[in-house]
Amino acid sequence: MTDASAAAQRAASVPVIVGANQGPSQPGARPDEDLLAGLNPQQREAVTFRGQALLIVAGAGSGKTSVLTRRIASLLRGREAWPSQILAITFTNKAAGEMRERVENLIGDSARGMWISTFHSACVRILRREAEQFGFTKSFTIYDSGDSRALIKRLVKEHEADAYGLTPAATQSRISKLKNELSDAESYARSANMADPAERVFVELFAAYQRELQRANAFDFDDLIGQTVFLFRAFPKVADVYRRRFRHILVDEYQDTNHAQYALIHELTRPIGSGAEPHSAGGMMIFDPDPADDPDKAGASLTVVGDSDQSIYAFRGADIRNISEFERDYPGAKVVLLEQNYRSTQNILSAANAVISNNFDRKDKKLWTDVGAGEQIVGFTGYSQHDEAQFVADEIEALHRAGANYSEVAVFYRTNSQSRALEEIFIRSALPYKIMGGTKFYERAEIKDALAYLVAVANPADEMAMRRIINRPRRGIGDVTVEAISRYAQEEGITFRDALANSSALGVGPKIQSAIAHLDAVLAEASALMLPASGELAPPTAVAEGVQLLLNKSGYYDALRASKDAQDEARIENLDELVAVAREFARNNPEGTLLDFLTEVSLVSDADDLEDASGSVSLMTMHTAKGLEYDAVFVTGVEEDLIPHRISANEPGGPQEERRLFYVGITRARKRLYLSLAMTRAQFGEVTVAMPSRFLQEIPAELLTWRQSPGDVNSRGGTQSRALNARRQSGSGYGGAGKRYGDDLVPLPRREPGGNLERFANKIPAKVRDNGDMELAPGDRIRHDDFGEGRVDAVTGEGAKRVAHVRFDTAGPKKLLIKIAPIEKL
DNA sequence: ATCGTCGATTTTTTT
DNA sequence: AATCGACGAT
Repeated sequence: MTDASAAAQRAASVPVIVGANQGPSQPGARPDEDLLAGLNPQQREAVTFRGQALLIVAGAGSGKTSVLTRRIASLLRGREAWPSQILAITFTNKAAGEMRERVENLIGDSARGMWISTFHSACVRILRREAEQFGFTKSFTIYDSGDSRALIKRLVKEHEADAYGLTPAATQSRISKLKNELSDAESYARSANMADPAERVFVELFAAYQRELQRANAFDFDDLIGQTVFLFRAFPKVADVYRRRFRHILVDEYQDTNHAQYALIHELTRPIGSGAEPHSAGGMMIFDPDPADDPDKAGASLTVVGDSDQSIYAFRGADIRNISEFERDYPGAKVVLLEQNYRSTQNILSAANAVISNNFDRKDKKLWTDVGAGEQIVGFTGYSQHDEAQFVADEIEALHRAGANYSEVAVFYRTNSQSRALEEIFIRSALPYKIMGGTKFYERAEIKDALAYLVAVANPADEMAMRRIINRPRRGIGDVTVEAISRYAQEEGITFRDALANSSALGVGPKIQSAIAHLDAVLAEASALMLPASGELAPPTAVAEGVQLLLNKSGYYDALRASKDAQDEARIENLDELVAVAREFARNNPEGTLLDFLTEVSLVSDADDLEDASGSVSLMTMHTAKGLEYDAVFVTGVEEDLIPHRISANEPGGPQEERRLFYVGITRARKRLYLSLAMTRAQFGEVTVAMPSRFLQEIPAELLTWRQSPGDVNSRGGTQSRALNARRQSGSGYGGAGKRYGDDLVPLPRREPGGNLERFANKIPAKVRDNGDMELAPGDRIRHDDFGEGRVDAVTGEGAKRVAHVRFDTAGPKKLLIKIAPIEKL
């Protein structure tokens, strides 16, 4: 959905607040008094301040979205700005949609015409308009990371670069990092050590990649930003158009901007005319008078909102300095601090504060609230990830029975793969849930195929798309033929797409020739349908019909229908879904073109269209959770190697960023927070023993109640549990009083056979109890080191994950992981 | 050119 | 556990 149509749609159903369309402000009267209702002094300041630059340091839950929307509303209400003069940048499309809706709630329809979008969407709009300035056409394709990886993979192979340790993944990430720094192959080559052959090959790859993008008339995600900056710098006149237009620029989540995004904002906020080249006259350089002195040419006013404690995207180039050095970049900037939290209970905030305070080199900031302590944080340790998931499911059911709505509950995890176990248990428990993000609809192979067909129509220069579809469904066109076509196209100086029209000139067999000719005809027919001659307007349904035409006449549908593979049935359903999406798009955007549709599906992630998670529990990664809030939050997998993730644990700044991520997770909770972990976790088909996360011990013990502590589960005997309990009762964190463990230590004590209590290093202990393949059956009597004797009720699970359900004579029913539980058969 | 099998490799997070 | 790529058989 485009911004405009979304706006129109919502405007219809949104009540307009009284006072929205009053005339121009009268002197002395505040036109925006109602906008300030319920705000604290700092928030008011953030709404009403007027000046060139404003930094709002907004702690989690401090009402920053409210402040931002009211600030926009007050600019519009006071006639200080037309909607078209406002550019608001958010992190996700969903956030953009919400912001637009909230502004409209405040001032009604007059909000139309604002640009509220992500960096990427805004840049696409600019680039589509200006692409012809620098060697692209407006019908350029947007390559997502999968597309660019496919291209890089091909190039790596062609250059035999893997011999130099340049894997596709590594190459892609290096190129991306460089682009985020606005570096290109040429400038990188200047600073690189070209004596190193690996470096030379990399530079070559980088250059080749960029050449291919240009040839395909395509931008990758990073280019969308980087090339816009390039455009502004190379064509100051173009930049001035946008500088003149956007007088008020607001950027949310500023702590997660990378250098390219920073530069883009910088370009946009420069004084109008400032990019003009100094001209020389008679051998003397003449500089125009500083435009900043001219009020008509002053740069746009800039408002940024952020919280460096919530910076969690350094891995993709976010530069925390953008926010920490804002005052240096924009001298005279006003800084407003929002520390009062309106979201969570004090217990949750105290835990969050305690955790984040372990990050050094941060400005101390303490969230506070006046809503009271609230519930204790609940901890739980499962035997396995399934056990953990069961706890989560049971607890959610309990909350639900107590009156909670499922949609007010969320479950977070560090990695997408963790959602599996949760899903399995949720399905079994008949818990309604929805996974946000995760495996994306638009990343499914059949959807990518269908989109590639559309791209082939929209942007014939895109050889990647052509290569993708040329033998899908199978038409007997293999590598040899593809290369023949490619070579022919290069020789003739035409596109791959156009080469299809000359199938007889390729020197391939008649069967293949006719296959090529057929594909060519299908594409041509689709073009006629979706891209009518200039001046005419394609019917709104053209895209939906076009997809169907392509899938039908290309034989794609037929091939799936003929297949015996059960999965192919699901694929057909997915494709039907895509057609439905196209129809929906047409409804919302009667004038939407094929390009608009492709742009939307390239930039809108699944996490964005989470509209009606109503009635469902939300499952998502902690990254996805940023900016959201729920009454009850379950943070799962609070284990070493997960949070902090093992990969970042050894990277500079890694543990700190992971801590911020954990902090983000915690601060999403309004009333109830659950932290859970499992003692064992299966990965790569192997069961490994997991350790409690180092971050757990940073939470003061008095805030946390364990339903089942790590000691209860892991212990090799009662002494340890008691030791742990004793520590906890002593009151200062179960990491131990006054003693700080280094980041490389985990606080669980362990009793050695000799009887010494000692901490062990952050590694899986060399000796975990291993009962091997001890066989247990219902009815067997066993003895547990801690719980005494009991009788086995049932055994579930398989292999290393077998769990015994035991009813102990004194300790009651327990679930034990047979492989590692301190038990013996009697 | 296509299909099947084996073995390698994987999982960090996302616009 | 599951997916992907390489290789060999048809």
